[in-house]
Amino acid sequence: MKLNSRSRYAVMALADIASFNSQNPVSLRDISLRQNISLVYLEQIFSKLKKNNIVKSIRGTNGGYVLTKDPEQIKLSNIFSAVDEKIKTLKCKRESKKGCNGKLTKCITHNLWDDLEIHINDFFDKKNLRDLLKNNLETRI
Amino acid sequence: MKLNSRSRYAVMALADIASFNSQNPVSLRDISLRQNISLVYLEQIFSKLKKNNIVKSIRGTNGGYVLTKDPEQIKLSNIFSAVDEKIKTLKCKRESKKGCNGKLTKCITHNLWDDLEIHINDFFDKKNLRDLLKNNLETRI
DNA sequence: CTAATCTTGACTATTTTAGTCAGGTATATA
DNA sequence: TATATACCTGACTAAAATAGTCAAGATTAG
Repeated sequence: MKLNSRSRYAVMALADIASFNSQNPVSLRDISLRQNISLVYLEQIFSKLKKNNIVKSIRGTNGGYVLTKDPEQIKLSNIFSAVDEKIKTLKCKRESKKGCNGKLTKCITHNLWDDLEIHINDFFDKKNLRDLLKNNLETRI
Repeated sequence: MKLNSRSRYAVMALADIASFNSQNPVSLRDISLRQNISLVYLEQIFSKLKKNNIVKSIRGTNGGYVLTKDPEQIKLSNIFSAVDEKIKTLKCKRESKKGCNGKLTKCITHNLWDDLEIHINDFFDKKNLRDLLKNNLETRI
């Protein structure tokens, strides 16, 4: 059970932008250097973040990305769903009240995974970008 | 972010055994049929469960596996660590107070992942095999 | 004009996952 | 004691996911 790097990088990069708290666009190149993430990989990730309206882009020299909203309005769950991180604990579908594993009933652990999923999603729904910055002021690069 | 099938199967299989609440060993063949899990895969999984002292085996005809403890003493976290499911949200090490991503400081999201990890581990530490059975009596196969 | 920057899509190496396969060993019971 | 039932082990593999790279553009500030 682990988060993929796309999600981690997305959060790191957005937190990086947010930490400047300015209207000026932040370039991926700068983020790449500061956070030690491959530039080309960042480009891929930001294309998704843009499609999902979490950032907007400014092209050309001195261009870069800016957040579309205040940091406290950007929930981690938004970020994750934007970069395709799926919080899925089940193979069987949640909606299907029965019928896991080709049987007619729910699999024995169905409710457990459901519980966990709700748990985790709650957690990420409550955390926003601003929370991250608050907690990391001292250790910030 | 998802659980692997080894973990799910391990929990399902152990819950299956626990549900009989008897001293008689339960054979993998039976579990395989009831839970619809490949027999050979179960063997692989149970070898790990045995090494970690969660089940013991009885060989020969009418053999099988029995739990080494009461279902309420078998926590899900025990099962997961036995089958190598790692609840890891970080690439960087928790112990290293600093030094993620080749930098001298912790990465900006370090504390967040730490939090989440603790969250999830808590959840699995509180749930035991008996809890599963309680919740699933009605939907049991 | 040109350098900095975003944009897009295809490609790829590596790792993980979810198993299978083949060949054992042990033991209850007929 | 033969045999069927079960556990036991290690190597193997196909498919998917992961974590990127590569190549070729399109925009725009200065």
